[in-house]
Amino acid sequence: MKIDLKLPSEEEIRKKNKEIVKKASSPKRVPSSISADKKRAGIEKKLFSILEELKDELIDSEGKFAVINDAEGLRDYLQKAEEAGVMAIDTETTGLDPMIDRVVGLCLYTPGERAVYVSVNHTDIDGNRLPGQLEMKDIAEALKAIGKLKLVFHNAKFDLRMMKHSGLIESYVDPFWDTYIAANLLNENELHGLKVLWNSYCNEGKGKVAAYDDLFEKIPFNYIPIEKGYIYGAKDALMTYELYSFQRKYLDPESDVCKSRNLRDAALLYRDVELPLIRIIAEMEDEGIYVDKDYAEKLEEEYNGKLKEAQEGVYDEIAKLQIGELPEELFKKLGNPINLNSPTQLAILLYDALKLESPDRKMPRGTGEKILKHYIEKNIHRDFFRAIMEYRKIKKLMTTYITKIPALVRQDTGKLHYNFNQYGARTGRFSSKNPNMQNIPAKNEDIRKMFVAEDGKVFICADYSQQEPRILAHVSKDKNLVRAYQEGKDIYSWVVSLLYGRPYEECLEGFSEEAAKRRYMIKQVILGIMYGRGVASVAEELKISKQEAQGIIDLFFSTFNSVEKTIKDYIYMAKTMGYVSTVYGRKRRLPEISFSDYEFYTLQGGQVNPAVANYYLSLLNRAAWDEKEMIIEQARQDHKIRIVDNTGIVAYAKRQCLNSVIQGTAADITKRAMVLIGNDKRLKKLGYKMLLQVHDEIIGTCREEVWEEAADIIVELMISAADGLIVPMEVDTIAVKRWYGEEIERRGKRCETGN
DNA sequence: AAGCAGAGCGCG
DNA sequence: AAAGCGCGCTCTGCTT
Repeated sequence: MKIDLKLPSEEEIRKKNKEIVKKASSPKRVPSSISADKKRAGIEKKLFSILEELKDELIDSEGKFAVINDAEGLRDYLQKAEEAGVMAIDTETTGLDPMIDRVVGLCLYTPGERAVYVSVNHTDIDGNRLPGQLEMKDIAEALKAIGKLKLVFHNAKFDLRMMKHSGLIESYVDPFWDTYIAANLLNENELHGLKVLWNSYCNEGKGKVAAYDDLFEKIPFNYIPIEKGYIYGAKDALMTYELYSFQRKYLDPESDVCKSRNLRDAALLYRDVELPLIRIIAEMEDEGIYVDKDYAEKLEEEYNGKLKEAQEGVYDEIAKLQIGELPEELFKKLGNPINLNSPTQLAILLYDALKLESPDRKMPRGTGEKILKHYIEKNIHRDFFRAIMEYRKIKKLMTTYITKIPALVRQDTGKLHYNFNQYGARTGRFSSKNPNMQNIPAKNEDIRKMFVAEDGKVFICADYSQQEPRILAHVSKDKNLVRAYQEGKDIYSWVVSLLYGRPYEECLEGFSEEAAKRRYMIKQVILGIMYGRGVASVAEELKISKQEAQGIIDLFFSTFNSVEKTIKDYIYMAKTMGYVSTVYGRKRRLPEISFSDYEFYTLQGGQVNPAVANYYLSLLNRAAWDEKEMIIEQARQDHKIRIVDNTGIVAYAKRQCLNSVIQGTAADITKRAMVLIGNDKRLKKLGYKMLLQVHDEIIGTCREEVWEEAADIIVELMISAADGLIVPMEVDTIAVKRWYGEEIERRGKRCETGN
């Protein structure tokens, strides 16, 4: 029986969602009744002073900008843009969430015309839409021509989603250019804000352009009067176009500049992968994922109990400890009761009250997992440290996932709409936020079960099996590694077999305990090599001596010598060219690799006598690592010399060489697969929708009856995305009703599961 | 009240 | 010695 027939208005839902997101992102509560009036007064006051301050800033002295406030004007402008062939477009909005906020104005620029501003949703201080603006439907009508234009954006996904959710466009278009993505491809080592980039590359001494927050602080754009705001807005479109004009020569595969700078492959990657991905990711975020709220509530209750128990457990153990006397000031810093979430307070307990000594000289007052485990192994306050670890584990799950994720679910769609950043990592990898869907616990079954497929549908989880080690095999071209993959062997067992001269079958995980152990150790060594891990670190991980670790690594490199050579080649490439490239041409610039190990300055920053510098240089090169600090201090005392130690930075850059190529190539491949999947007609027909990307894994959803068919296509596409590799790729797929749920069997045979 | 760095920890 | 690569989130403790 329905009782409440009154549906919330769009405005109410918007408000409610905003509150939910705010609450979820900052636990601090603001009494809402008082805050509304206060906030309004605050905005009014701020706005007044800002506009006063910006009197000189927002003046269109050269008549470069204009406002469009009638439908015909907008149609004309778009017509001109169609003739010109390209148009920069940018939106001003009430905020940063496309599903909550709305477009306030459209900023357009096409060469040969003035940059223009179309006001869409400017309001008075009470939120009432101001008169004199185009009707929404007229703008939407005019924008139907948008498909015919080559559109240039700065972060197209944001503007496209904003326009769609504000009702300005019906469906997404592929951008012609995205200066944000292009900037990442051209230099991943800088900030990628429009103003910052424009200031660096397009500003010819015209004075710096300020970013939004510097001008308007936190005032939403709808409150900015149109007659001031239009200048800021229109300028954005102009700047976007000018940035595009600067960038295009580098990423046009036909241009000479592009070719001479070895950017041709990067340009193809940009055109054929990165740009087509934008619309696909926008659709993915719109789709979102369902969260089982009832289940989540039960989970929260359950874990609340566990958390309390764990907390009491810790306090019980603290009570049993023999705590020494503490100096007054330290005792003050210690809360009563001690805050278990505070590393500082915990450190006082460990290192001042209990007088322990950290096993890690780098972190003399650390309280991290490694240090705790060390004490547990040594049977020092074992139960106390175990209790702390247990508490932390539950606390983490609770705060980051169990309470947070249901709170982020939208009222209007009933789903969670995460945010993927297509160029989140400098290697080209994705990142995800609000929430981060790429670090949802994988071993803890409870949490992933919160995510459920729609009624009648299933999730298809498709992951590359050993994506990165296969790429290592490809880039090193190592005969043995390549052959192992071509013959479908278990790579780690195969390596063990070669290293120790034992039959392959006897090195498989299930053959013996010894085989399993060796396989595990080699797996860690290979992963370590891909991350540039050192001997000491491998030894620590495997709990063996440095000599033993060195032995295994030496054996690996002598048997698989092309791997060692590949590392050296990439380091050489980075040193001579300044960058390394992925298989598909994405670059990772590593200028730090060419830093001198040490720099010498006088205390005033001047030049140092070369003989003195050389004396200290040879001293430092011969020194053990714990002597360095002394030598540097001595130089300061005796010769008034400041020595900058860059060896750490250089070593870091060296480790990144191979890793960037492997991680970056993996990112390329997964992205290529996403484009193929997102554009596949057969999958579209089956109603398959992509939902998530977790680096080597693509998760989507479709009706249960067709999942095998969809999975077959996905496997085919994911494998073909790795075209050009000399090793085969393998993809495992499973279908589940919940993210971590019981697998749905394939008709006929049991489906394979990846590990 | 808001922003920031550091510690710690979740994932591939 | 930034001794293992790439991320984002939560919490503390401090600054503005």
